[in-house]
Amino acid sequence: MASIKTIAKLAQTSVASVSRVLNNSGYVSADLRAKVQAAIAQTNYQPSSDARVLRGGKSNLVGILLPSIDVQFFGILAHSMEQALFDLGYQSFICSTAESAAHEARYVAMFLSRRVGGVIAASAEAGAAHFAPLRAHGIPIVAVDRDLHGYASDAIVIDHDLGGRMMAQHLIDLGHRKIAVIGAPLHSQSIQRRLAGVRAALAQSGLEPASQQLGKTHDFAQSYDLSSRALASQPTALIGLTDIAAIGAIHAAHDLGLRIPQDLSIIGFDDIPSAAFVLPRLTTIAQPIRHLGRCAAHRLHRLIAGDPQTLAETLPALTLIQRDTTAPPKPT
Amino acid sequence: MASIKTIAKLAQTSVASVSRVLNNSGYVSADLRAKVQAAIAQTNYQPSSDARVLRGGKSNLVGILLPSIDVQFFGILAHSMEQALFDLGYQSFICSTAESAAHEARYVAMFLSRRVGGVIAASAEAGAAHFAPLRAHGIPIVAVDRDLHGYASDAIVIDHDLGGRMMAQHLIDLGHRKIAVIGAPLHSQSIQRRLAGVRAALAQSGLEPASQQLGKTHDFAQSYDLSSRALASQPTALIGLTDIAAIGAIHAAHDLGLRIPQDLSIIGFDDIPSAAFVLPRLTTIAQPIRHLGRCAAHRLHRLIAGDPQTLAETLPALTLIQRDTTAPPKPT
DNA sequence: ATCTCCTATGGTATCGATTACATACTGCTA
DNA sequence: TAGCAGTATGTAATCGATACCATAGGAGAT
Repeated sequence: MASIKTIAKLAQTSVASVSRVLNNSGYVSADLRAKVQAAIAQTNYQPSSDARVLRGGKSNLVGILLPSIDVQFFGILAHSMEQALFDLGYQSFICSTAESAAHEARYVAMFLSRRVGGVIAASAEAGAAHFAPLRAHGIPIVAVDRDLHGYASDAIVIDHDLGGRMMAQHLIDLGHRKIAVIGAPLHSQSIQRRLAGVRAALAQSGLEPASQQLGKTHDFAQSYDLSSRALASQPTALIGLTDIAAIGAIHAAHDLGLRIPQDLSIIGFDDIPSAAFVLPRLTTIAQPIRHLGRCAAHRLHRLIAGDPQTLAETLPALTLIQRDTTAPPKPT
Repeated sequence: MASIKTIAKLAQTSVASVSRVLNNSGYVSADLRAKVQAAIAQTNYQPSSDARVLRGGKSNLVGILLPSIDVQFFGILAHSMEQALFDLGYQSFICSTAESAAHEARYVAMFLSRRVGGVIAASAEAGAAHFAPLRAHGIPIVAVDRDLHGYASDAIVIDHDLGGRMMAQHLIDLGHRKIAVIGAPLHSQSIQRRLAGVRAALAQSGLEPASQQLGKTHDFAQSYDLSSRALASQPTALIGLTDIAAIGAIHAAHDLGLRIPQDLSIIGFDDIPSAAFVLPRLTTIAQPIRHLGRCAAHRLHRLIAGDPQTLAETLPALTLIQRDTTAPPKPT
C-alpha cells in the first residue's frame, strides 16, 4: 500500500511537501503541487486515517448501537442516522447487538479502541452499565428510543405515554368500551410506557383492558398467539402496542372469521411500511422514525463539537394515521 | 485518553512490558502482570487500534456497501453479514450509498483510507468503475446479489433466471394463460434476469406476457400504478418481480374489486417478512437472504486469509412458498 | 549594500503500539 | 568458578501523517 513516502519519492520531494499538498497548508509551488498530484493519481493513494487519527486528528467516527437492523424500525432508524451523520462529515459504525449483553460489551470495547468521537445507542435493553467506560472517557452518548439512566449525555425519546393515550383515546372516541391490549417485548421500556398510557386513558373513562397479553419476543408468531388469547374475551377493539403486534392481531382475527373493522377494530403503533401493506390497511400512530434519527445525529454532532447549550430541537409530534382497521363498534 | 505510556507509568514499568501483558507474548513475572492489569482495569484502558494497524497489524475491518438498509431486503442482508463477520472476528463498516454514485465513490475512498481488509458490495448499480482502486490495491471484493463485471474477486448471486422461470411455471401449472408481469427497478440486473426467466418459461409454453410494466423506482406507490395499468389487460394471473411489486398489485386488484386468488392469482419474489403479513398471504419464491449474507461473509474471509481455492459453497436453492394468493383460474 | 519579509522546501519530533535487541539477574552444569 | 540457559525487563526503531522549525533564495525597502 502506497504511503506518503512513496508519493514523496515518486514526486522527488519530501514528505512534508506532500503533506502540504494534501492539506492545502503552507506554501507549495504550482510546479511541485502538480507533480505530487500526478503521483497521487497514479498510485490511487489515500492517506491512512489511522495515522491521521494517531497523530491527533479527529477520528470523525461515531458508533451506532442497536438491537438489530433486520427489523424495519431499526433499519430505518439506522439508515436515517447514517445519512445524517454522513452529511455532517462523520462515518458510522453500525452494530447489531442482537440483544446480547456480551455483544454489547464487545462493541463498546471496540468503540473505545477505535476512538470514536461519540455513540448513539438505540434502545439498548441490556443493563446500561457497559456504557460506563465510555462515559468515563468523556465520550458523548445519545440515547434514542430509550433512556439510558444517567449514562447518556442526552436522550431522544418520544412520548410513549402519550402514544399509548392516543391509541386508547381514538378507540374510546369511536365508542369502544371492551378494549384488549397486546404487545411485546414486555421488558422494553417503551412498551411499558405505552401500556401505561393506554391504561391511563382507559382509566380516565372508567375502563380497564378487556384483556392484556404481553409477550417476551416481538415477532409475528408470538403476536398471533397473544391475539388469539386476547380475542377470547370478545373485545370490540384491540390495541397492538406495535405494528407487528397489530398485524398479528389482524391475522388472528381473520382466522377467527371476524371482519375488520366491522366486528373488530385494531390499532397499531410505529407506522412501519408493512402497516400500509396489510389489507385492510392498518390504522396506527406514526412515530417519526426518520426524524428521530436525524435528531439524534444532530444532537450528537453538537455534543462532539462541544456545544454545551443542549437547545432541545423539538421532536415532531406523534400523529394518528387513520386507515381501514378502526371504526365504531357494531350497535348491539 | 489513556495510552500505553499512562499504564506503564501507573504500573511503574516500561511500555514494552505493558505490551507483553497485553499480547501475552514474551516473559512477564506474575507480579508485574498483576500490577499492569490493575492499572488497565483502573483506567478502562483499551489499546488504540489505529496505532496497532499503523504498526502493521491486520485491521480486521471490512466494508459493506449497499443501496440502503431501510429496505427490508438489504436490512436483513446487512444484518446477516454483520453477524457472520463479527463471529469471524471482523468489524463491519455498513454504508448506504442511497443509489448515488457520488456517495459510492466517497465510501470507496473511505475504505481505502481506513485500510479495510475486504469489501462486500451488495447490488451496486452505479457503474462498477469506482471499484478499480480497491482492485488495484489487491483488496478482495465479494459481490452479492449482483455481479460486478470483473471487479469482484467473487460473486454470490442466486439464479435469478431460474427464479423467474419458477414464478411463471407455477402459474402455468395452475392453468393460467393470460399472465401479466410488473416490477422495478428496471435498470437492476437482477430484475432483468428474473424477467428474462419469466419470458423464457412463458415462451416455452407458447405464451407471451399479457402485459409487461416496468418502473424506475421500487416502491409501493409505483407498484400500485404499474399494477393498475397491467390489470387493464385483464390477466388471470400477475407476476410481481419483487414482493413489494406483488403487494402493490394485491392492493390495486383489491381496489378494483377483484378477489384474490379467485379472480386473480398473484405471485412475488424474495419472501420478505411483509409477504406473510399481507392478507391474503402472498405466495412467493423465497430467496435465502440470510444464507446469502453468511455465504458472502465466509467467502470474503477466505479471500482475506489468502485461500486461493475458491471452493464454491453451494448456495441454497430457491423455494416456492405457496400461500394464499395463487389458485387455478376460474373456469370460463 | 544590508536588512527584512515573503515564498518554497526539507528535516525531524510526535502520536500509540509492537518488537528486535540489549542488558541483567538467577540457578545449574562442567 | 567460568559459562550457559532461562527468565525478566528496558531501550529504541518503526509504521504514516502532521506540524513546528530551520534553511535559503529573491524581492523590495532604506
